[in-house]
Amino acid sequence: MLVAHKNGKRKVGRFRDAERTRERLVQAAAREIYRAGFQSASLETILATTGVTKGALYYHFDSKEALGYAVVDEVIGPDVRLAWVRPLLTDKDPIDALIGAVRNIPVQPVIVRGGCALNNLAQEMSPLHAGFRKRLETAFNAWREAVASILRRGQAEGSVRRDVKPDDAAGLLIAMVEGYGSLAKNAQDPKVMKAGIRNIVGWLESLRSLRSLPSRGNHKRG
Amino acid sequence: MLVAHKNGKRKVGRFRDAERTRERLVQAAAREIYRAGFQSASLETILATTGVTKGALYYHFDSKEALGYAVVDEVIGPDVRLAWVRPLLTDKDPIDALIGAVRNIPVQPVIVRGGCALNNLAQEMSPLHAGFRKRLETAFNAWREAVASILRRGQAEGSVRRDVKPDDAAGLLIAMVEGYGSLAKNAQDPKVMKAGIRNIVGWLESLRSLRSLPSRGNHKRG
DNA sequence: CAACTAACATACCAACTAGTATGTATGTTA
DNA sequence: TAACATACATACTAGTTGGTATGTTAGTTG
Repeated sequence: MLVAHKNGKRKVGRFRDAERTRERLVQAAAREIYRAGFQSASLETILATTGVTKGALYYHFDSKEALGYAVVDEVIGPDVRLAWVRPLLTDKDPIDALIGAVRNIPVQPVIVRGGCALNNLAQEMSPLHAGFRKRLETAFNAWREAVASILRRGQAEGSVRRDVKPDDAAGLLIAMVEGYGSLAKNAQDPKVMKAGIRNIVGWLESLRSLRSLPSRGNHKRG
Repeated sequence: MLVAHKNGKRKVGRFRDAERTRERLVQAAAREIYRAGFQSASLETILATTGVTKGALYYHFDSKEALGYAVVDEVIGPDVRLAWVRPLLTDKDPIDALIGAVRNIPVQPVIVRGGCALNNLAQEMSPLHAGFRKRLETAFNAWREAVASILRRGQAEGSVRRDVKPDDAAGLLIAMVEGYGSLAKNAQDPKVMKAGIRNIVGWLESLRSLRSLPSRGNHKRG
């Protein structure tokens, strides 16, 4: 009654907020999929960890697949944009910005051991399921385009070498990041990732134009 | 009777050769694990494709895990050595040898779409199962050591830049290879892998010492 | 020939899977 | 207040999973 049309929500219902239930399911599914992969992720586990019942789950999602799509669209995709797209929408020196993003790669043991959620799911599902593949490809493309775009700006401004092909370099950067992520995940050791970050940063430094090099001595660390 | 102690085999048995049955299981398991991952690989599928029965499977292997170990030790490990260790045990110029190995990465659609068997399994199992992780790490280490070793020789001979750290460069090479493999698998497109190979080759060229560059104009292709 | 073993084959099982059918409490709406 | 929709809860099912218990047969060995 009193709560009827409070706070813009159209949806009404029972005692608890339905949006919250859905969101909790998506978050729990993201964790379980991250842990075990999509195929091995158990709905029962997701329900047990959330306390949500199967009826509620299938009220919000048509299938396990639909829940997986929500994880990609609402968790993994946004996370990629947060780590690799937004930080590159900046006025800073392009190479500095890229180095910053690379240095921002998480190296906490629990994350290194679990790997990159985007890569994990892409590796598992791309050959098996076109729906997942396309959604994940969208995230990869946004990532690559963000990197390529800032490299193009660097070339226009003269701080990035002319012989660098932005699209190729962007792909190579992503390959390095995901590749080192794989090695570190296999080793289960943050040191591997830290060494990888140093090497990637070294490679990024090599993309600076010769003109831009002498004028700037204030790189955070070689 | 006649066949009693023919050809060094000690094991005897029924009408069919038991070693063959075991080998067929391992090969079929390798294919099924490559297709679906270890957790989702179905023993029933493996049995169906081989025509072997469950009794025979559990005569040769104690568990699904034991069958998986056999796949790593007898298929994936040897394949890595064949592609990345043996070709680098050569007298050829180190960078040329590495470029040759990179150019030898398979780019057939079916393989690009399926990805690297070593990486697939490592990604899936490393955080979940220490037994798999260690066995796969052995393969990665052999790979990295083979690359680092030939780079060290290159430095000793003067054809590889002094400032290259062989272990770091070897890790970076593997990260690039696996990273591009991941991107190509997600894209399900051999063109991505081919572009990756070109970029990796370009990076390898950059490892040549300045001394060695002018004297050699006979690289296969830039 | 008899005892024995390697190499299976068949039938079965408990646990778990995604998914469904049905019931129900709570709030809105006419 | 009666009809109705939302947002669940409970109980169930058919199928699949890895694994096991128990036969069976061909070939070796004494």
